[in-house]
Amino acid sequence: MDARIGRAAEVESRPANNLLRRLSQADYALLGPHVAVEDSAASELLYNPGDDVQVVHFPCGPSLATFLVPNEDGRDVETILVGREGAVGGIVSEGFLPAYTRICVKFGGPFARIHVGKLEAAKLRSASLRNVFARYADCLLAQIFQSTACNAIHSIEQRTAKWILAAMERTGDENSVPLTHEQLATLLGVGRSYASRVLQSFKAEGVLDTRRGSILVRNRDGLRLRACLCNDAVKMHFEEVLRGVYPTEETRDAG
Amino acid sequence: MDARIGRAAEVESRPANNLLRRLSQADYALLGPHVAVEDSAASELLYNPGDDVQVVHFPCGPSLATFLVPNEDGRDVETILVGREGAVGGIVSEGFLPAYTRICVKFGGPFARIHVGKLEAAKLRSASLRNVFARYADCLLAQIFQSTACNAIHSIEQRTAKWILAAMERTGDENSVPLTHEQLATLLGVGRSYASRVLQSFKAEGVLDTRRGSILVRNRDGLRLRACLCNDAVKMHFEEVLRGVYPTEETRDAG
DNA sequence: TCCAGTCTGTCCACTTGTGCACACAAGCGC
DNA sequence: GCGCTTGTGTGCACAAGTGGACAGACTGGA
Repeated sequence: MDARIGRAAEVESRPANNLLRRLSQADYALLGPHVAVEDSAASELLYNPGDDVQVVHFPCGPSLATFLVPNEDGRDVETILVGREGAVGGIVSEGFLPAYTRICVKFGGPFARIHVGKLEAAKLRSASLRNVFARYADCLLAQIFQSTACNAIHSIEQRTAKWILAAMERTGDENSVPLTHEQLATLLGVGRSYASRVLQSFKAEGVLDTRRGSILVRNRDGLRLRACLCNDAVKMHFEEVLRGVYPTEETRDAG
Repeated sequence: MDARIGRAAEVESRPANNLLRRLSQADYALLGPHVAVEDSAASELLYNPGDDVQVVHFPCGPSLATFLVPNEDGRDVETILVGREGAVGGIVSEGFLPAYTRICVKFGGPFARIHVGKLEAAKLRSASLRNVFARYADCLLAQIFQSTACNAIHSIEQRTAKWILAAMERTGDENSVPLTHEQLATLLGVGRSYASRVLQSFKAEGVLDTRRGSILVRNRDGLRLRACLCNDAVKMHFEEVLRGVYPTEETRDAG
């Protein structure tokens, strides 16, 4: 049998997570036996602040996780999205530490999970595996840095457009995002009425349409035009550091 | 000779960086021979985006580094401060990757430096050394997460107060911060005239005084009252994860 | 000691975003 | 097909922050 076909078949059997799929066959062999895929529903909390981090969660397919920072008001602030391009839990800390943020399932679906101890053990046995995760940790960091800057200087309008595009890139849904105005407002950290107004202005310009509980994108390029460039900056870093992991049409279709 | 005195003498001879001082004698012995301390002046750039990360810089004493995210306008946005509690360069990525942010010396002074390859080699030889750096990486991440949330929801007034307090904590200067209004405005990502106005209002309330090129703090508790709680949240995480590294009166006096 | 360059305080018109209120629309269970 | 709950569109008064302008005040260097 052709070795390349063998590898392709092997890759196909992996969970639909680009980070896991990027691993060499040998590296994945170290993790595979310990990976379990299970669904989580939207709003499920993977971690709360202070929780002992013991499991790494890899969003598969259209699943999406988000990091929430608790606030003195009790209102959590959403920071970054993680989809099939990455993983959450112990990526930087290497686990066994109290979580700083809350981690929440934003869009439900399958997650591949592995105990952080198993992952760390595998990292000690393979320099290339260690390298892939260090590279992803760097990309995660880049994402948060960009988000900090974005929150400091970009308008709600730009950030709204950015968020919708980022969510669509990760889920693979080409024209809709399941989100109420209230949820959108909360995740941007703004008032609901203003979020409605921004959507209304996009609607008036023919960029999108609104349905009860979801946003339908009519003109993706129009949306891109109205978004800040933060997504692109992060995507470029992913490409430079972990080519092929950031979700695009091709990498999504494979899943 | 009393072993404890011996160790104390050993610790005293290390650079005035709390992260390095926290290491066990055995762990520091792995790094010490490769550490060089050298001064950097304010505004010196340690990294630019895209630079190959090869050196880890540990601010010592009153030195302060900051991460800047470039922006489409050419205006950089300042994100987080790193002082004697930490280090910059390859902490998360483990080096040999292109830098995502610019890293700039905010307040000049001594920095201990080590080649990232030497540090990584030492981490492979010592689990406890690896653990300290993983813990610090987690704290750094917490800092950025908090900063993202802070930029999303806190007022300029709160962030101004927060920034001044954070800078003072790290430098050890009890009542002044060398900063022009212009610089303060830039680092907050706001207009200069508004920054002046905020300082003016603090001045009117007796919290601080302004001098050409520096801010004199008159009432630190008043400033704390006007700041958001972001610093404290991060400090608590440091205490939980890396007790004694975050600068306080005691840990500063030792240096 | 004076000049030039920088920093500071303040004014103003304007945009962005807040927070509350209220009417109406959509969807779900029954 | 009726209500109830939740989500949406919009009006309004207000607060926060922008960006340009300009006069005056420091400060270092010639």
